Amino acid sequence: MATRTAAQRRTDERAAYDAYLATCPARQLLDRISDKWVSLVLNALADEPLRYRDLNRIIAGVSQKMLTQTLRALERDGLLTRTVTPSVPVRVDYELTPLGRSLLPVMASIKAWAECHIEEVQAARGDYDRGAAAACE
Amino acid sequence: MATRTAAQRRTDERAAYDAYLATCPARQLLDRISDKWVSLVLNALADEPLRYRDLNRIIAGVSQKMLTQTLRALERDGLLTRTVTPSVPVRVDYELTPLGRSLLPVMASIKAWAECHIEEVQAARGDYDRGAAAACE
DNA sequence: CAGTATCCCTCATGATACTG
DNA sequence: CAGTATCATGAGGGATACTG
Repeated sequence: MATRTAAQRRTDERAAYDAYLATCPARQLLDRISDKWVSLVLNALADEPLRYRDLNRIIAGVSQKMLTQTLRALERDGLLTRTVTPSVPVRVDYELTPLGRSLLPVMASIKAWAECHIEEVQAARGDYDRGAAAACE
Repeated sequence: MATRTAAQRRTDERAAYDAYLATCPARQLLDRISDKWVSLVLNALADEPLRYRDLNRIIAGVSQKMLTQTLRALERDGLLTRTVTPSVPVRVDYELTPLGRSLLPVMASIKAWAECHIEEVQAARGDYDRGAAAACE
């Protein structure tokens, strides 16, 4: 087993994890990162570390609970670091790790796609609701 | 107002949609596509149209309800088409639209990222749960 | 400032049974 | 085959109040 090259090992690992399988850890990871708060937090941290209050301000509508919960999960998963500066008052900074940064392009793409294609989607919804089937006749 | 060029209008529209704003339609679209079933369905349809039962088989663990619900939402949003062949028994095929296909690279990236980085994430979780702070001392 | 703790409720999801 | 209908469960998430 130890005779496999790194490349071979990586190939094996790719095959070993299949997000289509409900029991696969990769599926659970997919579930976790397929979360609106995750994409918003990672996008917010794209350019620079941010303090808790900054994140709370940038991501409009997020509750303290969900923001804290999301940040803790991302910290545990190794996607960002949490740095406490014991001043008065306390200061806490969040910053992406290299692992988190590797996910950033994907998260940025999702957000960009949503912003760029919302009008097409809204038009499609209009057609659908007005009865696209009848119109095709 | 009508004197703006198409390019200007598009620029304005880009600025007008900001997924960070809770009230923005783009935010709601982001919420919708940030869904594990959406990413799995779109990935499954990447190469070819599929029948309902094929999707149900490929995406292990999805319930009839969630699969149908997800497919309907994606159809309404114009990301895929639903084609009924009135044979006996009925045959229904799902196929990505160009709009759905434009989202495909992103969805494929998410799934690939989860499968490729799950081990790093699991390692990070282990460190976190064992008390990474203590270990750094 | 940056949380934690608590209550509460809606909605998302799964399981099951039925149908054109 | 490809759904729809119904019920049951609990996790997601908001509001509020409190704390180091």
